[in-house]
Amino acid sequence: MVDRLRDTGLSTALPVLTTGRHRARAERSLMPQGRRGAPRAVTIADVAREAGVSRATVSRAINDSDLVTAETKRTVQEAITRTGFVMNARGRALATGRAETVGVLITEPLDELFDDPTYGRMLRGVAEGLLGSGFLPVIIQASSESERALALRSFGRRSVDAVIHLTPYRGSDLLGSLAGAGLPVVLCGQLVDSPYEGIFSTVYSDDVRGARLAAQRVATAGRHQVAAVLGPADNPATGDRLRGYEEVLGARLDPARVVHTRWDSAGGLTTTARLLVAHPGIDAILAGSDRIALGALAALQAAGRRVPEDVAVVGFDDHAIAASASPPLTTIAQPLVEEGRIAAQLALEMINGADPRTEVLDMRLVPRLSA
Amino acid sequence: MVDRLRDTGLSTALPVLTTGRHRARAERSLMPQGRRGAPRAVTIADVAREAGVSRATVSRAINDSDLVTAETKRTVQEAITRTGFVMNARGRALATGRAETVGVLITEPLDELFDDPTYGRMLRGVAEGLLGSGFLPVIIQASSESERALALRSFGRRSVDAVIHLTPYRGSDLLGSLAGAGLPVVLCGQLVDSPYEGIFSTVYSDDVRGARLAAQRVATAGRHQVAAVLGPADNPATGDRLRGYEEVLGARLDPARVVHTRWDSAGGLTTTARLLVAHPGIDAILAGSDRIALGALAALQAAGRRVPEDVAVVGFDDHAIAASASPPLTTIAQPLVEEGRIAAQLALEMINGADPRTEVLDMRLVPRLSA
DNA sequence: TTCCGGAATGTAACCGGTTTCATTCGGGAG
DNA sequence: CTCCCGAATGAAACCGGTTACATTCCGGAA
Repeated sequence: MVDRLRDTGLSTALPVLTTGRHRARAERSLMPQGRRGAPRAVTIADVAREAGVSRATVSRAINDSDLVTAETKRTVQEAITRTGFVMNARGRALATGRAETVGVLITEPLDELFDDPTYGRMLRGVAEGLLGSGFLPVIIQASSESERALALRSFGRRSVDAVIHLTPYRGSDLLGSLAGAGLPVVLCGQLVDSPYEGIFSTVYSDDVRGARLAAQRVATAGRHQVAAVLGPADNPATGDRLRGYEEVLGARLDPARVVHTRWDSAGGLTTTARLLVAHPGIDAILAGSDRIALGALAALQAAGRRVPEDVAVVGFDDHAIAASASPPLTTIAQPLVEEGRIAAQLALEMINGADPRTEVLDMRLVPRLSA
Repeated sequence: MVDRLRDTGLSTALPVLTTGRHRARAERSLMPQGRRGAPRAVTIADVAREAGVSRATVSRAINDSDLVTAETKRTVQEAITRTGFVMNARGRALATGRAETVGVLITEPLDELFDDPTYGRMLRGVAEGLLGSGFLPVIIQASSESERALALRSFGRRSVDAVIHLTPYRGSDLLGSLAGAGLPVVLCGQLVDSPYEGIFSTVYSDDVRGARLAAQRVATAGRHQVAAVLGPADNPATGDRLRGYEEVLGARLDPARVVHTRWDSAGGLTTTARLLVAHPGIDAILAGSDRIALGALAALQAAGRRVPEDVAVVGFDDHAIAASASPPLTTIAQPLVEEGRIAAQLALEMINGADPRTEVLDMRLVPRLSA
C-alpha cells in the first residue's frame, strides 16, 4: 500500500514531524496558508476566520440564503476572494447527499459499430445539456457482464444522481435492474415501451416518422416500384422503419421487394444485386442504413443503372460517408446531439423531483443528390 | 489493492429497498430506519451493529487490513451480505481525499469536426483503461471561455483526481492553468513539447513516423513525382507530416509540389485540380487527411487519371469514409482507442504518485487500393 | 508470578461542508 | 420602561466513511 500523500494534507510531513494532531491543529489555527511548499486547501473555516463570522454564516452566504444580510454577504465574499477559497465538492456532496454527477451508461456491444460517431455526438449533447447545471457527466461503460455488475453497484452507491442510458436494447435485463436502483433514469435514443412507462424518462427520435420522410421523398418524385433493403429483422429500428415506408407507400412497396441484410455495405451490395435480378423494374431503394445504401449504390453502378435518374436511393442515419458518396446520399438524420441535450434536461428534471416523461424528436431529411 | 476494495460489495445485489414500512422500533437492529418513511441507506454503523463490532473494525475489514482476524472479516462479510450494505462513495471520498474520478477535458472548437469519431474512440479507450481501477471518467467539456473557467474551478475543487486532456492545442493558455492546478494531468493525442516537460504525462501518435509510412508506400511503389496536399500550414500536425514525407522522399518530393488547403474534401478537390495543371507529371499524392484525399480522388477522376495506375493516393486518419471511397483509400490510422487507454493508465500511475512520463504510439498503414 | 510487548479491537477525532436549534440583538407594542 | 418577536448569527450535530491513538487481552520471558 504505497498510498502517497493526500492532496489536502500536509504533504511533505514525515510521521516524525506530525507528533499528534495537536501540532497540525495549532498550525491550522495560525494561518489559513499551509506551510512552505504545498499549500493546504482553504476551507470555509479559513474564510470564516478571515471574515470574522462563523462557518455556518459563510455556508449560508455562499448559498445565498436570505438569512444573511447583504452586508455580511459582501464581507464573506471579500474574505473568499482574499483567501482564494474554492468549495470542496466532496464535503458538499456528503452533506447534501448529492454527488452532482449524472452517469452516462453505455452498453455498446463492441461490435462493428466501433467507429460510429453516434455515441460521441450523444455524449456531446449530454455534456452540453448539463453545462450550466453544475452536474458533470460520468461515463459508465458496461459491455461485459462483470462491467455491468460493477456499474449497477456504482449506482447503488449513489455515486451518481441520475443515469442516462444511451440506446438501450429493448427488453434488456439491465432495464429491470435500473428500475430497481431507485434513482432517476433516462433512456436516450431508443423507445423502450414495455412495462417501464412512468418509471423511466425517455427521449428518442421517431424512426417511423423518419421512414415516412424517406418514403415521401421517393413518392413525390413519382417512383412506383420501390424496394426496401433493411437491416436485420430482429432489430427494433428495422420494424419501425419498415412501418413508416409502408404507411406512406402502400402498394408501391411490394412485400416481395422488402429484404433484410446486415448493416454493412457488403450486405447492401449483394442483397441489392440479387434484388435487381429478381425485380428489374425497381426505380427506388430505401436503405436501412447509409452503409447499406452505399452497397446499394455500388450494386446499381455494377448493374448499369444511373442514380438518381434510373433508381433513387435514400439512406438512413446521415453517417459521415453519406455526404461523400457518389452521388452524395440523400438520407435521414437523427438529431443525436439534441437527443443527448434533452436527455440531460430530463435527468435534471427528475433529480429535482419531476415525474418521468417522454420526449419524441423528429428526424430530418437531408436532401442530397441520390434521390 | 483497489481491486480488493471493490470485491467487498455485493456483486449484483441491489440495495435493499425498505419502502412502505411502518415505523416499528424493534426492527431497528437489522434495518436502518429512514425518517419520514424514506428508506435510509445502510451505513457501516448498521453493519457494525449487525456484526457486533465497531465501525472502525468494519472499515478495516472492508479494506482488507491485516489488522483484522480472518475470523472477524468473515463475520463482517456476513453482516454486509445480510444488511445489503453498499459503500457510500461520497463519505469515502471525503475521508480519503480522493474522488475516484478522472476528468476528461475536451476543448473541441465546435467546428466542422462535429461528427468526427475521434473523441468517441478516445473516450472509449479512456473508459476501458479505467475500468478495473474503480475510477470513473467524467467528461468536462470546455469549448467557450466561460466553460473553461468553470472547468478550471472544478479542478481547483479537487472534484477529480486527475485530468486527461484530449488533443490539446499546442501553446494553449489552458495548459498553463492546468499546470498550476496542482493535480495530475495527461495530455492525450498531441505532442505538447514546450515548457511542460516533466509536469504533464503525454501520450500521442507520432505523426512524423506515420507520414514516413505513407511516403514509404509510394516510394517502394516506384513513384518519383510525388505531391503533398496538406492541411492548414499553421496546424502542428501538418508540419510533422510534411517532415515525415520529406525525410523519406527527399528530392522525389519537390517543394513546388507541396501545397496547403483546408481539411475538407472541397479544399482537396480544387487544390489538387490546380496542382495537376501546374505539374501534370505527378504520379502520387500524399494527402493531409482522408477528406482531402477524397477531394483529390474526385479531381483526379475529373482529370481523367486512373487511381492507382496513373496516380497513387494515400490519405491520413483512417476516417470512416476511407474504406468506402472508390477506390478504397490507403491511409494511415492513428490508434485512438489505444491512446485513450494509455492515457487512463498514465493518469492512474500519476495518481499513485508516479512521475509524469511520455508514451509514443506508432501509427499504422492501412493498405487498400488507392496506393 | 510479574512484567512486557504485540496483536486485535474500540474510541474518538478528523475530512469539509450543511442544517437544526439555541442565542443574541434591535425595535415596536403595551 | 418592560416585554415579546423576528431577524441575524453562532454552536453543534450531523453526513458516512477513515485512521491516529488508547485499550484490552494474550503469551512468553524474566
